[in-house]
Amino acid sequence: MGNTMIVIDGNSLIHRAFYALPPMKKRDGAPTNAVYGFMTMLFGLVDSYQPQYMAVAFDRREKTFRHQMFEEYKAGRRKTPDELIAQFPILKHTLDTLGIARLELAGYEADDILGTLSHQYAGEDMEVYLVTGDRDAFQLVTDHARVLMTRKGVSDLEVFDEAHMQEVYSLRPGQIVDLKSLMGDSSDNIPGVPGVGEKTAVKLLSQFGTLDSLYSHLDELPKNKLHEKLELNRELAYLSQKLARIDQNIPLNTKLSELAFAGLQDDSLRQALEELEFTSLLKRRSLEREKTAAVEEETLDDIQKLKKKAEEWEEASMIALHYDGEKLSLSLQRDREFIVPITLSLLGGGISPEDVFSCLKPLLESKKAAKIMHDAKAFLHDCAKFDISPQNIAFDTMVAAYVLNPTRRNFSLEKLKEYYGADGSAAAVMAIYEQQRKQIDELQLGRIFYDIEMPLIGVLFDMEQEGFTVNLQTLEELSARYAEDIARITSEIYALAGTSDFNIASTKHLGVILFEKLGLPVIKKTKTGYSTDIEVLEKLHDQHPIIEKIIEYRQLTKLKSTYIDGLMQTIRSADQKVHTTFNQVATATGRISSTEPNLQNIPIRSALSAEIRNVFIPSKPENYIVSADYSQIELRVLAHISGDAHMCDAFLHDEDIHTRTAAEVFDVPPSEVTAEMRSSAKAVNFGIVYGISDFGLARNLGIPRYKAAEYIKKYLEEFDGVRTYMHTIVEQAKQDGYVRTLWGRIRYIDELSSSNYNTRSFGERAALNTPIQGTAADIIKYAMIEVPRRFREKNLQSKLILQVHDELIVDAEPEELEQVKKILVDTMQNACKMKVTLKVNVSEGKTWAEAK
DNA sequence: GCGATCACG
DNA sequence: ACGTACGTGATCGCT
Repeated sequence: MGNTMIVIDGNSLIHRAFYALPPMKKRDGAPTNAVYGFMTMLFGLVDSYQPQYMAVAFDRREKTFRHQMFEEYKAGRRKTPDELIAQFPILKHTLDTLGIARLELAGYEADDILGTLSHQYAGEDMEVYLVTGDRDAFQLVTDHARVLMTRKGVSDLEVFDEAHMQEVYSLRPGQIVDLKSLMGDSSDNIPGVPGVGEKTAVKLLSQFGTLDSLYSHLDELPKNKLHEKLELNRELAYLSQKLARIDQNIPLNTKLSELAFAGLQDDSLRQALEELEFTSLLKRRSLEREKTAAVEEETLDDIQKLKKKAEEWEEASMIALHYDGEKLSLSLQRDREFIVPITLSLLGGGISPEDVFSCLKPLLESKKAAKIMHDAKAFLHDCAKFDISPQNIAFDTMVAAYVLNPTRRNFSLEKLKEYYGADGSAAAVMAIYEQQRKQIDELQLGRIFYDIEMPLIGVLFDMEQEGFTVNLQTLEELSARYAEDIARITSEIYALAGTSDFNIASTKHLGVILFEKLGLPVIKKTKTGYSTDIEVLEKLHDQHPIIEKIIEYRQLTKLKSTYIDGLMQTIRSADQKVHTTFNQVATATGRISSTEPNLQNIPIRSALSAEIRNVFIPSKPENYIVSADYSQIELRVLAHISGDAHMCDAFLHDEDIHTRTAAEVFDVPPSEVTAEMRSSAKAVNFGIVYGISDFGLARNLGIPRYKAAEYIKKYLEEFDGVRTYMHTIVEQAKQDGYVRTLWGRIRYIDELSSSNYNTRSFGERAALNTPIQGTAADIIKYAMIEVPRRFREKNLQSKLILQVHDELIVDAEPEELEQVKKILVDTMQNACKMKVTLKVNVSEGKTWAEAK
């Protein structure tokens, strides 16, 4: 009984489809035409051949690729558009979902994989079909291997066996390589014999059979121009032959079982098409979710009815809830929901918010029913107004969407409803939950989602609720004083400029004054004009006394507008505290962010910063601000992930890592490392974590590029494990399209497959940095969950109030101070077992400035 | 709404 | 040949 195997040239098909099909309407991050074309082609193939084995091959031949790009660039041809390149990771992900093997091998093209597989498996008991748009593949045709060539678009395939080739090209498969040797192929960078085109090449081959035979019988040809060209370009012809021949024996260690294909399963196909938002394909394959029984809706606008229902729901094991300010919606199953309209004015219908919330209080506070919600933290704030503290919040669809893909822009329920094809309100939350739960399992994101992000929601809520007390009076004094200072400097600047007819805060005006009126040299430009940033000003510092004043002006206005006046506006009058909002779904790496006010960028580096930090005080006069921060957490994470022996060694001996780095980079014993050397080494270490370049390091240190390159070279010689890590993580990321942290948090990096050098380089640096920054984020998040848990366990009243990426801030009761410090250090240090130890520094003070 | 700038890790 | 460190948010001026 014969089997069938289909092997598809992924690169060739995507290219074909992209250029053949009209562009699709752009959607947020969604694939466009090429993946669509690919999928329709795939369906056609599976339906007509019903293969038992299937694989899609991709190019992994960087040098050739770059070379081609360069050639195209020189020839002034358009570069491959980014939208095309962006389709590869999407396609790869879809293939994974569909259970179709995808193959790639560093150093080889998809062609070679097609060749090797057909060579390996085509035979009596296996018919192999090679799907491509590249006519090179004709050389692979045998009795049991056929080529399916795309024609007009991609879903229309022409089957080539030996007979059909003879019919169309009058050539045997074996002659294809020789054909290319003669005629060349510009798209593949095969030169061929200049002046010989397809017609001539076919004629020569039908006369002589092979290239070898042609050259050994060259004298049989009339001594004309053609003869001369062939004679002259013999070497080029043979080089072309080499280039045109597909390698059928590449070291592809794939077992036949890995290529097994069980057909398109409804479940995975539906998931794939939904992710792609290909609704028309869903429809065509009759895979639409049963939206037929659209969400059944029951309105509960009577308080007695609501009360009765709420009692029933208390017995449920799971309930989805959604509150949008106008109505509260509840659902036990994805096709049915209850809507409680909420009165916003005396005139409107519905039930007052007080009544609704008090009716639902027992349900919300019951530990029995697991609550499924979208943005649970916001709901916790709503409940807090009614003195309700919901329990057993088991799943947050907003946070789940973030964990599944942190680079999404929009996590609104509306967007998720579109994405998951869900309807209604709480019913939609329920439907989305059912799908996300599976996705989290499949992508092995359970640890991050259930053990970190879900418990973190309540911790962040508590921190937001608690707030950070600020000294309003001091802020007012600072505001007045800074206003005077700014006024003084403003007039000094006007005097030095010789005019007061410009706005110092306007970079446009300032540029005119500095570079036109005062004639200072232009250091760099922005898109819109002269750059006047701090880097430029520092370079101009010695050239004019106005520069120093501008730097001072900038600093003072920044501090005043953002950190004094800005902060003052966010103070809640009820408690004289600032209550930041933590955004749990903001960053690509897993960090949290802080807004209104942002308490994660309060000044600390400058001389004046202590004045600002002194404004932040404990909630009671007798309390302390305790700050505990990780020492070098990112470098320690790097040491662990890379396993670099020297770096691990340095940390295990608790050496100063920057001094150690300096000793290696500058080739001196650690005892002879100067402050300046250490500071340069510090910049090198930062650079390593960010994905270093000699240019970047040179700019940062203000040294020549060659010197920076030397530093990096010396660094990587000593820390060889880091070099290996940098290389392997990027390779891995390019294969997978994503990177993960130590605990499995995922980040897809589409930029890695870009044809644009800058875009791709950015992707490489992100691939390198994300596991480091993200692992550090995972670790401190774990500590954030554990610290308040231990406070509760010991019945402590001290409160965790802030996180600043590698630092936790606690408002501590005086009698709990020592316990608090101990819990902080112990929890943070032991949050993650690694090859190196984590180190934590802790200190306290009567203000945030003193806790250092 | 966006670019430039600058505050933080 | 290409331009360059990773991750954020707030404020200002300007279109």
